[in-house]
Amino acid sequence: MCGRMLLTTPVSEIQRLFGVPERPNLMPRWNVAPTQDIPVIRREEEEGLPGRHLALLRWGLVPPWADDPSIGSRMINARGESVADKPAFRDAFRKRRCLVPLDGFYEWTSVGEGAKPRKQGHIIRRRDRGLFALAGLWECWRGPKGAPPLEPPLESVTVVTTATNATLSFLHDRMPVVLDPADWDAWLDPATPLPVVEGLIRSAPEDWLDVVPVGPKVNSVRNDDASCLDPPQEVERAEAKRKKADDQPSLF
DNA sequence: CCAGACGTTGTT
DNA sequence: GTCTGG
DNA sequence: CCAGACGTTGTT
DNA sequence: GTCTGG
Repeated sequence: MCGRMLLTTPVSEIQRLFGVPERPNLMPRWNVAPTQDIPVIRREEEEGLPGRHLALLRWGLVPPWADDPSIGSRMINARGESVADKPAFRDAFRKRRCLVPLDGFYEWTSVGEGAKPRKQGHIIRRRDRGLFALAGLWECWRGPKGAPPLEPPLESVTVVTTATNATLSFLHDRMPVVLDPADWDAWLDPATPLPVVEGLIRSAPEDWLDVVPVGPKVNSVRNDDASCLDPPQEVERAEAKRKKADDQPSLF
């Protein structure tokens, strides 16, 4: 779950909503895939920079001890129930939490049986279609041990998951952790007591998000334009039919 | 002790 | 079937 | 997450 | 780097 994202809000709006000084050039994205760079909001006290900052990190966390960064493509999510203990995530959970801003994420269902089940995509967004933030963890990889340190190091990010909610349960039994804006500071602050942080890992209230089916374009990462949100053929046909019926002059 | 894994999802 | 790349 | 590759040798 | 399995 949560393996593809929508991020079309202009960077100026991200800058304003999260209160960051950076404003890199970000193209609108309808189909953000793992291994690609995504903007995150984080604290950078260790670099001596107070406050929140926006940085571009690779989606798919590469732990510092990795010999090969390709492990990141299997670390796109981190189970919230175990992030505090798992060697791959524990340090990041304690000291490197971040926000992942987005306009929506995609989930799929398998339709049909046998040899070729069809993949039916869905876009999950806020009901008001506004920007929101997922709970993320980030790490820094300086290359395989024994080799000279990579310059610059590879910074990467993963999205924390939790149990699904009533809105999304027909899609999956897991969902990403959607943070209430009131909790953004607590999630980002490395000084927040861990029990408090763990308390933020919970499924979203069911009235925050909704689900709309989309056509097959989003299935392929090669497609990254507004047509990824086009309705599937069935919905489009039903819509055309309804419209046609509406256009008919009333019989009465 | 050393060697080898270290992760998630979905599906069976 | 399983892994990798995007 | 899905799509697409999954291998070697030799030659260009 | 740290934990698990043998």
